[in-house]
Amino acid sequence: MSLTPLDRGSPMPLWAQLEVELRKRLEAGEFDLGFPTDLQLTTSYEVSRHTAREAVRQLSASGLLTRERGRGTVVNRSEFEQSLGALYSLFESVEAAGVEQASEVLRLEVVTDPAAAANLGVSVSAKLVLLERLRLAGGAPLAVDRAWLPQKLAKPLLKVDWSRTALYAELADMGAPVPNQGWERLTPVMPGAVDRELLELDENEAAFFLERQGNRDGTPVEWRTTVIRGDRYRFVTDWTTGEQSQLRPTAV
Amino acid sequence: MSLTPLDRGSPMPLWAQLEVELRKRLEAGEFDLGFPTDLQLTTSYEVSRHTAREAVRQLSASGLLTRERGRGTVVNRSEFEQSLGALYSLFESVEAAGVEQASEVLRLEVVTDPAAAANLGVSVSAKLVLLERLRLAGGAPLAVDRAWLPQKLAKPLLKVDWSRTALYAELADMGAPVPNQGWERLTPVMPGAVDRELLELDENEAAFFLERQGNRDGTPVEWRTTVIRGDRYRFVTDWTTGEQSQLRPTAV
DNA sequence: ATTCCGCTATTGTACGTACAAACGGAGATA
DNA sequence: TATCTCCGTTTGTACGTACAATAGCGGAAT
Repeated sequence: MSLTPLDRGSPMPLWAQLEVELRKRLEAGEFDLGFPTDLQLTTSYEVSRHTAREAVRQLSASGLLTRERGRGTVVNRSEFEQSLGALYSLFESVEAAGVEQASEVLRLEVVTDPAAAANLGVSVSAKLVLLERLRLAGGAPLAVDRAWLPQKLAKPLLKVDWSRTALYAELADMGAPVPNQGWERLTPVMPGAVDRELLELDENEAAFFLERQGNRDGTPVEWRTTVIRGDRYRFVTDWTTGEQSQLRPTAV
Repeated sequence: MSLTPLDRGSPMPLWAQLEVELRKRLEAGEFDLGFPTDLQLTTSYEVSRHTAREAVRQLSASGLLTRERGRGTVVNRSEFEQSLGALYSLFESVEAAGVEQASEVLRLEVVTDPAAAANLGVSVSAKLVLLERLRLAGGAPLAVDRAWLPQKLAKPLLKVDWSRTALYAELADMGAPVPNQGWERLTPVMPGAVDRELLELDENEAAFFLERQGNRDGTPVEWRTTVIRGDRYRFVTDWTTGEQSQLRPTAV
């Protein structure tokens, strides 16, 4: 075990060095069966408990760790979810609201799509797995979701039953790379005829259009577009309690 | 000066007691001409510097304070803005992006509006000040903004030049109550004919619809609706750097 | 077998000290 | 007058110590 020693001459604070060090080891999954205690950190890195705690404090402030008095420190496996913005996972938002939901798979096949490939940042002729789903909440249509993934990463996904599963959870379960970088963008749109029919929207009813591109350590993992009914799914910010802006479905 | 002493027998940590104490005094505006230094806190509250710093750390984590080495602690006057979600002020977002902007006042008058009154939570026959503005960024129309405020609060606003001023800043300047509670909601819409013309939108182009209701200590201050061009104003979340979801205008 | 007690491990709180780094103003200097 | 240097103030970092509070485990007592 070659612990990278901390550089006491560096202008970077010791605790900050320790933080990046621990963050690395966290992402490498070294602590999946247990995070070191304060005492272990002080001895293995030869810093004071104060310094070790400052590093750990930063990590737990980022949501990567949860500490509990008497119990110890547990690694937050949903590191990724935590670090994302409010728009993270449509599936999870709906689930969190307690609305019964399901997915109807419209397409699941290998395709070539120049537009999606460009957004993924891969060759325009690259083969992609396209997963197209109609999402239902409370029995009524909520969103149309289309995800393109590079074929080599997504091949095992072709056999999965998608009707009740979140994409990222499934990726994680089968060891496929889950995005830890990327961006997403939300715009209003007039849905096309196909989507309008799927979502059972009247003419002249607008919808949200959510685009997302996700990378894993720099390599593209998914490109996704989602058309969401605006009347049933709203972005609500309640700052009475000082809460963060949040995405949540309205009551049906 | 009767400093509320801290209760050392309480199960609540000393630093937490100190935090709420300082937060109270902050909101009362006691520190507008200077926040006490670590040393002053330790002596006046008779705690260690460690404890005082823990309290201050919490406050600055909430965005109420900004500390700087060598300089001291400054009160963040925009406490309100900080505590809000990402959608806070359209004006400020555009300004932050460095886009040249202006407002064209379409209406500024005293009205009665049952719908707005209901949303404000006041009598449906109450007189309200309606401020309707077309917001321009980079010379092109960006949004149509309509704000209703109770007449008694907003009377002096009738004389203000609104072409370049943010509503909240103006409220604060004249001592009128600035909201510290409320909620906002974002949905997609097909703009009506009037708004479509104002925003120079083609038919079938959707837009964001932002509603906001703001209170000051429980009493309603404003009800506001904003129709925003979706093609020029987008909600972008970039989590490459772990940044929060942010609202910012796209480059024109 | 079950309950209860107490021990240990671990994090939280709170105190202390010392020095480093950075800002800003006072005073010296050109 | 303008600029530079020095020094005090203030926050940041880092060390130390001690005890409290809590969770979980094992052993004792019923």
